[in-house]
Amino acid sequence: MNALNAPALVRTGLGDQIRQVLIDRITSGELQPGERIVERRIAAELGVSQAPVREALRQLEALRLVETMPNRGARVREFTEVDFAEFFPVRAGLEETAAELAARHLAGRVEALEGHIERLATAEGPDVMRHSIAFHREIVDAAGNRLLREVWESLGIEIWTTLSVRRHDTELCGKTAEHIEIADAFRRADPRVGRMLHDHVMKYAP
Amino acid sequence: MNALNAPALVRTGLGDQIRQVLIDRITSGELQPGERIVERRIAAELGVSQAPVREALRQLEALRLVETMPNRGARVREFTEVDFAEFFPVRAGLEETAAELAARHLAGRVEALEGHIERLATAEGPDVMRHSIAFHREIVDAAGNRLLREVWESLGIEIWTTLSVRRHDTELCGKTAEHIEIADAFRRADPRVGRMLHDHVMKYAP
DNA sequence: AGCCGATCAATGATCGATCATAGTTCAGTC
DNA sequence: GACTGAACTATGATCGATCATTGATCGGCT
Repeated sequence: MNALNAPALVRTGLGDQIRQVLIDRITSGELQPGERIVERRIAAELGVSQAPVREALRQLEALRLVETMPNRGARVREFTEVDFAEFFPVRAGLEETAAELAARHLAGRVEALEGHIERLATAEGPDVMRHSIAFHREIVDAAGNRLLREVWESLGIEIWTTLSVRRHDTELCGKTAEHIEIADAFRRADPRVGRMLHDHVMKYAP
Repeated sequence: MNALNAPALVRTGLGDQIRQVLIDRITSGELQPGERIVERRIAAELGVSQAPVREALRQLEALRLVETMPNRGARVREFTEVDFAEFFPVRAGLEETAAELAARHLAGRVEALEGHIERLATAEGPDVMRHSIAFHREIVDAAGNRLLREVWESLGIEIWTTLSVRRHDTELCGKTAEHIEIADAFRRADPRVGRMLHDHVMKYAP
């Protein structure tokens, strides 16, 4: 049982908390690209031991926010144009696959997608990206392929999109029309929806 | 400088070695699906401490060979038909993307691919799969997208293909014709090569 | 100067021990 | 008997300390 307003508390381990601290520091620029991340220094600073910091670093490595060399530690990754250029084709390809798999689930059932579009229309600031990604995540979920979902999430969509938008001052607002088009394509089971979504994602690319 | 035959020795950490031990035990069936993997037990058995075992387990989790619950440890994953059914569409989608990106690199330069086809033709036993995967990896590499390559590798292609083939007694030998077709399509820059590769991969699906 | 080899400091990798949580057992109560 | 909750156990999570590798520093040699 649970109190109705119980915050469904996520008793998260230290590693996860430290990961979030480091993500914040990297995305905020407090940790500069190329800067070393010394396990013991972070541990001392946060009042924890080396172990959970190591664990957090492994997660950051999986997100490609840091790079590590064996026996030589981790440093904040230098985000190059190549990194951003590589990100979008992979994301686009995964979402194309997702769209194809999701097609039969979404045919005639695009309410959820339209809900995201509506919320996106009235959103401002960082919420724009959040809702936009929620729209795409809805499609990936609808594909009903958990592996695909995991792989897609493992790209670190939010973070890398944020980094890309910040770096390139990408326009984020003008894409509502395309979202509507895509939702429509799903509704009428248009076989081109996969390619449409692919091309849509690629428009965010630098 | 390097002695010519220096084995470019990979002084690998304990974690990586332990990972390999556990992979072997899982693929060989010594560790049965559902079986718990107790960190301290493995550590004692191998004469190491808990830390590198934990690290190995995290890697196995990324390969989806074990599943872990917070504070409750890891157990060998139950490989369901759903797992195998989900694997191939994702792999196929990634390789379709790879083929599209690789097209301009490979147009007229398919010697490497043909080399793999030749070696595959004379291979036997487990080498068949190894060479077949090398053919596909060559394409993924030719895409020139490191992220795509990492994501593709992160699927655990070798392991999951092995598991699938073993489970379903999939025929592996008869695909040489398709490999030749695909190499030809690359040579003449056929725009359908992406879809061809996609469909080819899906033929391995159960 | 430029090239070695020894020494040293920094720090990742690993260890052994402890803390905290989840599941189990079992006595007590109704 | 079924439920409750307090021990108890197993074990993941975390800790503090040590081992081992790396890159830097320095002196001697040519």
